[in-house]
Amino acid sequence: MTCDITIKDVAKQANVSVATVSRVLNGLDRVSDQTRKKVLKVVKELNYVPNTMAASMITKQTQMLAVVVPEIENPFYTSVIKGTVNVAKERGYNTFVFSTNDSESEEDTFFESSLRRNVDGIVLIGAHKDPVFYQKMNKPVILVDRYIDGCGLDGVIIDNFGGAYEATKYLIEYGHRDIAIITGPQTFNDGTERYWGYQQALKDNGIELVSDYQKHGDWFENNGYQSTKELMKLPKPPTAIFAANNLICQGTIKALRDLDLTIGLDVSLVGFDANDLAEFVKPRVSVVKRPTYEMGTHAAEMLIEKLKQVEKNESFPKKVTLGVELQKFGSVKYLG
Amino acid sequence: MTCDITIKDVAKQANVSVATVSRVLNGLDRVSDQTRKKVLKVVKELNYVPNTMAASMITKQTQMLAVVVPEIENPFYTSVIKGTVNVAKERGYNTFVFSTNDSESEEDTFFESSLRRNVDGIVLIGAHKDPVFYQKMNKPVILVDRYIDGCGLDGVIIDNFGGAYEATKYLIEYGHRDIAIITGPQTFNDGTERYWGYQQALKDNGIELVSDYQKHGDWFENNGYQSTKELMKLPKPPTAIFAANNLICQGTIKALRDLDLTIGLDVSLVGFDANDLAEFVKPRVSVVKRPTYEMGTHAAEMLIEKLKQVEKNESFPKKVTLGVELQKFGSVKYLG
DNA sequence: CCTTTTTGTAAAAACGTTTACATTTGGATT
DNA sequence: AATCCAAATGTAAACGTTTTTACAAAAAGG
Repeated sequence: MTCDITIKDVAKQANVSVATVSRVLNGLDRVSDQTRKKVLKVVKELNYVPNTMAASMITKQTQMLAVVVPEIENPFYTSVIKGTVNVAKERGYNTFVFSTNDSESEEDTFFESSLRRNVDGIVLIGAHKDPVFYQKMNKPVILVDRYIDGCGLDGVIIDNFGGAYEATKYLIEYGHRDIAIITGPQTFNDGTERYWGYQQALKDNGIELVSDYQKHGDWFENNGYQSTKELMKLPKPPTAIFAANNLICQGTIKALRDLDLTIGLDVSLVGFDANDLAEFVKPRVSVVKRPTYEMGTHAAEMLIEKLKQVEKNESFPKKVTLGVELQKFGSVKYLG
Repeated sequence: MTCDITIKDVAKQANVSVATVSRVLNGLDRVSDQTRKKVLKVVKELNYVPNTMAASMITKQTQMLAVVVPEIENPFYTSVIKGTVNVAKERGYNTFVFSTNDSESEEDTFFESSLRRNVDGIVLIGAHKDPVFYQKMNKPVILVDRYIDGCGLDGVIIDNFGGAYEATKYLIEYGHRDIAIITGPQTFNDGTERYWGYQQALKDNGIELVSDYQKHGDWFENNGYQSTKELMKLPKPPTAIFAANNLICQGTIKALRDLDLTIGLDVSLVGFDANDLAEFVKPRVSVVKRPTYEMGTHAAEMLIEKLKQVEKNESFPKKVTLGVELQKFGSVKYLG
């Protein structure tokens, strides 16, 4: 188990040329059975482990991927990472994991190091907002979750609009009119589409938008917590809240608990994306569930597929939208 | 932002030799200010990005680390990963993240690929049990959380014994005698030391061990859930439970909720390691908190420090034990 | 003004592979 | 037995760097 043994040592020991050893190991060219066995025996004896880097210099392929997420401690991203890493492993790729803290400059430093390292491709949940940034990508990239229109890249996203629309419609069907939304910044499609879905559902049912009921903050728990408290302090508080991501939903659940308000009784709640608390509290909180792991696997598969296409047949960008599922539990009160 | 520009292109464009360009970029040898500026200008103009791999072939350093964990979706491990990755990034290293599913064979395949890729060092939460496996490591390795005695490697662990002892003592001081433990396998020090701590605290206080009160399963939530239900079904159920990791604790909380038992009233509970549910429920669950992020940073720092020591001055293995903190909340009833 | 030292730069050899091309081998066909 | 062809193997040039060696030019010292 040492790595200071090179292909030359194997060649010498086996009385063949390095080319032959290489051929045996990569199995591309024909080698006689006799020499194959002889070489493999020596490889085993010496515990020879090929140096991937040296090979990469020739082949121009590193068999390395990168997956870039805003925050490695958010379970949603971890799930995407796991999906990507697993598929990559299956296909013989190793994966770098980067966490950008949703900062453009940290993402920039990542891109430089991924360039230096010649990663073959990137699964990216990007921090950059400008399509121009994405246009000048010189490597295969699959965007996940966030998609920048006009960037020219492939992407795997989910049906944010549909999920939010269904969630809101569900509240309306249960008789709610005063429906609040707590959501993140309107920077990316995740924010905008969920907000649109909410808006559209209200419009389609003839419910007027109330600006006090719309809380646009960040995507973190504290936004959910504070916004919920503010909402419930209003002269006429909403009867239902749509929490537009996992952390916000957790914040809302905590705030309602601290306000001594019972979910599904005093206030109705629907979340977006699964989370520990939503599953724990009684009644369990209804959520729009999205296929997080599958987003990761799908992206990895698309990426590796793309790598195989020798020709860069500049096809049109492919955007895959995965469906979501509204899971109904007891957190929504029927107002009749 | 292309990577097909090599040091030769820069050299040609700047009318210097490749050696000079290399010297400018690495800043080791002396270069006149004039040529330095000239070269840097061309570097910028051409958007030259050095190829790390080619450099690695010479320097024998890849500036790549690996961090290996059993399960990337467990928040404890994610926190360790984050610590390691952040320190690595600061020091100019990129980090591979591997998840082994706690399987020895998956760990083996990882080791081979890390060998092929010539990672400089490894932060490892290992799946292997046999010290012999660790003894034949040919790369700098820092073990985290789990430490195999006699493996000859450096490690960063926490005070499992002390934490478990304190937790149990705390329960005893509050008047409890019938104290159960739900813990994982006794394969590694994490399991054994926590169990010993529990045992010792009982012994030191003259409390006899009851085998029915000791649940040894795996480290997952379902073990906590099922074991709790079994415990509470006993003719004489325990008055207090020590849940020996984060997931088990979550399982216990859920089981008690489903059994309609109130924490801190019907049953007392202390957990090991923070978790969402312990922080959420009222009363909040007391836990032994461990410095997860710091375990990652500390390990990375030790590793990088080790890499700097040119001489492999085969010193004795260094085992660092980080302290834990018992955080007391309302989950333990005072029995007087 | 000549010698010695310092400074800046270039040339070339490595690093461990892959691969295009060249050569050898051996069996089949004349 | 001579010839040919395919299969098997060897040779050597790449890949993009770093680093050692060498050498010229400039600076310093007598």
